[in-house]
Amino acid sequence: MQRSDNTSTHRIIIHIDFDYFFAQCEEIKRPEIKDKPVVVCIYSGRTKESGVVSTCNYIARKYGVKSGISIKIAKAKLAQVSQAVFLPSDIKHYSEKSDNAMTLIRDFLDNYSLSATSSIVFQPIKCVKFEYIGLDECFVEVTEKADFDFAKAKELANNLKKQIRKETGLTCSMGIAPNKLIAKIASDLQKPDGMTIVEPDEAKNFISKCNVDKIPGIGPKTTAKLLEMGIRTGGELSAFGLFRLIDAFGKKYATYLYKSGQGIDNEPVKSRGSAKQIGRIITLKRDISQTTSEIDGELEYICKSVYKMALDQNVIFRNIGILLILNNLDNITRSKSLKTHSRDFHELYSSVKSILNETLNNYPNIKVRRLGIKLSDLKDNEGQNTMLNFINNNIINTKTK
DNA sequence: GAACAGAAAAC
DNA sequence: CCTCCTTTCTGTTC
Repeated sequence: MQRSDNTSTHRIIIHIDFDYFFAQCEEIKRPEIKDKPVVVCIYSGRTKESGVVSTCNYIARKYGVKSGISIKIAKAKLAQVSQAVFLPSDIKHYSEKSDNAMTLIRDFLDNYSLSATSSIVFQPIKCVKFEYIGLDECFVEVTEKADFDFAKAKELANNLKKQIRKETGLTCSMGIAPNKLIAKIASDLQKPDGMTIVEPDEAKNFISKCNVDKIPGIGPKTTAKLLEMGIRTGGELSAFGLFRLIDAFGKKYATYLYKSGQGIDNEPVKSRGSAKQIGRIITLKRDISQTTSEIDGELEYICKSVYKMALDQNVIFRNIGILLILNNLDNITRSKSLKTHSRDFHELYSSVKSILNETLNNYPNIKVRRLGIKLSDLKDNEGQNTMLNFINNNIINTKTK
């Protein structure tokens, strides 16, 4: 598939997805739970058991436990299983584990030489592109590393998999394909510890048989809408025709859908830029309707927590917003821009308070269940004022015990 | 073109 | 009766 002028006719992209990540981290940390159902929970703090399942291992999945269901229901499903393990999520630990694995992936690829060529010239090609998606997920492009050859990419991927397993204990699932769209769908097909390869000439056929809800960017709403239009698969999606899709979805999204249905995706694997917004959301102990001193503590807590994130990432902010999730699960967002970028905690805190007050006054009848704040329009803090950061950080740390 | 709100998606 | 974090897009208004 390589042309004589040395330009490629295709890319080779691997999507790497660590299996049942949070729960697997816990299994590695304490091997004695490995053959029991393991459920990692996010406790909301509202009542003792309120919250949802974040991730669970495959043993727990056999009993119908899965991400997103309430802890209460998960416990009911595992009621007969005396050995079931419920753990609070330890994001810090998972982040470290993720960092290690991601670093390992980069290093491995930077130094990787195919056995066939390495004995002749040892010259690692530093041409691997890496894209971080989330704690448990990334893309890498290995087109040149694998010499445009999917068989070589498969060998590389298997070596990488072994290495990840050896160094971190983690298993992962991989999809190897000519673009990110198909690589991502493919990695999900054989789990856990699986590998699925879709070569360029299979791409169109592969996607034509996929259900539309497997396509990234198509969620529940769009799936339902497509179903009403009689579209269930990628093939039916592109057969529907670009123009009629535009009528239903607008030009931009329709074009994405139409191309996806044919397995076409030219998005490059690119390293992630800095965050565009940072935020935090909490569940209140009790629903509130008016501003009451009852939530002062919580308000201060999330403001500090988000402010600390800004300090950690060394950014200053101009836009400050709140998010209210009501007892009926409707959301309201309100935000305001400051005159200039700020790095001042009290400006943040008083802005949040005034936006919140104003909003609650405008909706006297709502019941707020969860409260979030976010900072956006972020800017790099130019590096200076490190001392001031230090002092601010200390204020935050000492105030929040 | 900026500012803001909301929807949708994915994690 | 149910978490949390972030991105991107769209529509509206000024």
